[in-house]
Amino acid sequence: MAIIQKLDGSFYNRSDVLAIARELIGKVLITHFNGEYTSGRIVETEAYAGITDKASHAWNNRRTDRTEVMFGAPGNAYVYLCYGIHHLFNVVTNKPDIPHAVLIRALEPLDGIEFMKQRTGQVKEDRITSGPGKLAKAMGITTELSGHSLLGDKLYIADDGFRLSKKDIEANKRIGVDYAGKDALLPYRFILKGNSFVSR
DNA sequence: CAGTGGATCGTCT
DNA sequence: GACGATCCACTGG
Repeated sequence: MAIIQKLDGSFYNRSDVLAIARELIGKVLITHFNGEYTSGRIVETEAYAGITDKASHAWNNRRTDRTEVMFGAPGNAYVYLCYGIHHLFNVVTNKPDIPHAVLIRALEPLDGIEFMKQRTGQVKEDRITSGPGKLAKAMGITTELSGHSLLGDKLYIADDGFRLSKKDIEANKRIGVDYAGKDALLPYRFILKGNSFVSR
């Protein structure tokens, strides 16, 4: 059993959202509720750089009931419903009023794989967490958890000692944000190179 | 394979 | 009233 060190507030309360998105690759996302412990290694992330990033929901300082969590404390979850079906999980970063966030796009399943299969109805292990909508479902994350702190014991991210070098990570343009004009071309998506759980 | 269309509903205009 | 930071099934080649 590896030693698990939960990421604390100082990890999330930083101004460089790209560095955070990159550093989250290789960390472990954990949910633990209803007696069900599930975890997976983060292998794909995307950074959303606040009010100047046209791809972000917070672009142009858009403050609504939904986006308000991004303007709140770092280390909170921002979860929203996409296409009426999928719950997408983000981590809020930077200090309050700076609405940075990192979307978690894919995991390599570690613990509780049977729970993940139950939640998703999916039997093929390589398909349960290989996309942002799918991993939220597998981990039991819904919009009810939007605004919930990642510093508690129910939903959090940890370092389990897994180490990688900078060349194990590849930066690409983000997925599904064509509406963002030239911001759609920014290399704000990070993947663990060669990992089979990276989305499509 | 690539391409396409349907699902499904909260959020914002 | 329109539209997604998606996913899957189904088509045709």
